[in-house]
Amino acid sequence: MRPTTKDLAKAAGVSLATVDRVLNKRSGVREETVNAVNEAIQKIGFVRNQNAANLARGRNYRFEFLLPETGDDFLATVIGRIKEARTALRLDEINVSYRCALPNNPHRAAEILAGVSPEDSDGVAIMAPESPQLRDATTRLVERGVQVVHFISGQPDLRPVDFVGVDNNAAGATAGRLLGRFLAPRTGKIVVVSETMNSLDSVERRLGFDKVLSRDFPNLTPLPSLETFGDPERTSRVVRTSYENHADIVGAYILGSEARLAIEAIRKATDPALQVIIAHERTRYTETMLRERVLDAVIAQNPGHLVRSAIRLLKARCDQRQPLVSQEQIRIEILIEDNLDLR
Amino acid sequence: MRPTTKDLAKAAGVSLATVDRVLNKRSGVREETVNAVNEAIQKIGFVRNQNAANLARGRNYRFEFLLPETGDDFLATVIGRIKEARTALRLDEINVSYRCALPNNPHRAAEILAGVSPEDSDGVAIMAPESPQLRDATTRLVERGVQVVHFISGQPDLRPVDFVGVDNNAAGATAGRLLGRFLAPRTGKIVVVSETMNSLDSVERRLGFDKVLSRDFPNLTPLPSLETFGDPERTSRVVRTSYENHADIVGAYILGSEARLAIEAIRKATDPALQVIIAHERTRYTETMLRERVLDAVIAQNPGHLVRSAIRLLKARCDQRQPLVSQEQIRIEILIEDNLDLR
DNA sequence: TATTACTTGAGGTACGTACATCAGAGCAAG
DNA sequence: CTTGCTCTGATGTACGTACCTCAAGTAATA
Repeated sequence: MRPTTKDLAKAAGVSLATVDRVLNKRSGVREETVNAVNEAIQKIGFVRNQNAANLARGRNYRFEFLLPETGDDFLATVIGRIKEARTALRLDEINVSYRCALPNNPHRAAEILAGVSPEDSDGVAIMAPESPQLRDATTRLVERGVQVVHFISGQPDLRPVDFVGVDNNAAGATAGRLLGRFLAPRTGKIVVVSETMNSLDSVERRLGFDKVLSRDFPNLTPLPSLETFGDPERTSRVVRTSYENHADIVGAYILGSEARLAIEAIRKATDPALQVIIAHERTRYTETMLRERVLDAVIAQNPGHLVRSAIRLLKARCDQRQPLVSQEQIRIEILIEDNLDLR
Repeated sequence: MRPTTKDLAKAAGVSLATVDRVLNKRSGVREETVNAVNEAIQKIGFVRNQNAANLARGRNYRFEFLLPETGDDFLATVIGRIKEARTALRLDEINVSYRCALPNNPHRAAEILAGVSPEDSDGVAIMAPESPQLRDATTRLVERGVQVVHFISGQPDLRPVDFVGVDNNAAGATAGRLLGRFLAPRTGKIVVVSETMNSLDSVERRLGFDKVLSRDFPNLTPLPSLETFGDPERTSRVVRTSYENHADIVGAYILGSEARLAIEAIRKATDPALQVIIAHERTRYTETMLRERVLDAVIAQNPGHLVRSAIRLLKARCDQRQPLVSQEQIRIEILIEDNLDLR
């Protein structure tokens, strides 16, 4: 059997009350005694039964996803998974909620974060582009005792806050290699379309993409990134101009998580069957495009996994437990028409 | 707050004792009263607090993985993940164990299953090729009150036993399409190597592979499957003979989860850099081969996910809960050198 | 020495559920 | 009316932990 607090009390030679004081960091215990208890914890391998503790405490976890104010199909999918997790986890006394509240403006986004208090939330998952303002706001949030993970976009290596998402550099490299291999041995230019290049995510993808192309596929020349800014007409125009100016465009890489605008512009400008086109994120739209062979591959991250991983990390932090690292690594998925359907 | 058994008693107009009798299916309650309680459960949306119940009952779950007697690198990886899950889940009173016990012979494997009793195990995950003997043994296991899932290999649509693994037909199709696209526009023959074609898994992969090639890549002709039977010399010989007999072999598809023998044979017979080679399952060996560009892609299923999914399904069955379907779908992963490293 | 502060132990109640025991109600058969 | 049976309620203990109160101990200070 697993040792209980009683066993611990016996092993440490103190009473249950003292064990309780130490475990829950209450005051009024000599340092010496604290050490004795901690040593006993090591010695007998005591681990608190979190379920029993939560039961006694009547605890429930409140986790909130702070998402961008406006979003695309991918965000909608993420929200769907959040709702799913919400219903599934209610039985475990975990309340999951979300708010599409974060504006693009980093100052105003930071203000939203400033409004989050440990009274309302045990932890938040923040989906927002990296910025100094957000970084500061995050630090203050953590100081106030709210657990934080950065979600999908943001700074990967900003400890002690965890990052849930993929390495965008590697994602871009993956896209680059597939494009190169699908196109070989053809020669030509590659259109690169992004919603905006103002986000670190896009920049990193582009860097990874370019690196692979320049090193391993010198026959392919990526053009400067076209930005859509979410505007259909602008997108149509810049994409058409590109195809008009370069007769030897053989493929396209769509950087952002909103592929629709770019793809529709490309379809208007040229015959997609003669191009190799790669986009990011699985949505109903990209699925359809894969099936219709407009898209040749989609580089994706699993939204359900992202959501559950964020929640597990937040809970692990609340419980002061180590998460199972291998479970929380988000994979860069490659989707083609044949591995789209799940059993 | 979630309704408790007390709330349920009040709502049903009975005592706590009666509620307990109904919930735990004890005898001595009029059918009428049972119905009244069940209606109240629906009405107030009562769901048993499984943690509290387990605490009171002193319950712990015992799940066992029944694996093949002998195995390859992939099986070793799976075992590693089982051990990982074992340590992680001990805190949740879930005891995970494994036994490399199932021989190839279906009769003897069935005997092993016959030896599993609900006294020792709450649930087992069985990794064994589909056979009538095993199917019967599984049915009897379930009747004895042991939860069962089929693990990685076996029959996908054999209800009410769950299957944890990928659709091998789709996995083969995925391999076929990648091979075809990586090779385009070349023309030639494809070597197909398998450990044995006696397993349904291999057959299904081959079917999916052939279907894609014949429909979408008529320029590529897959050769009849070569079987290694785990014998290095035999493998060397048959592969070399293939390459000698067919000057126009441009690629290879390695069906099984043990790629080493086939790859080494191919390296001896020809220059792998001029071939497109696709194999299954991520192991340290296939990772290395991807990095060295001997392999062009690996079709894989995530062993950690497989293991955890099997455990979650078994636990859900024990608790008579519905699992979260979207979480338990095992994806067909495509690995290339760029999406190999995880953050 | 008396007073005070700090440390510790002993014991209780609670969380939501399981499980056991006993008492009483209702009812039918003798 | 008694006996025996079935159904139900009341009550208690337990699981492992949290949190509270009170008493008693020790040591330092006035």
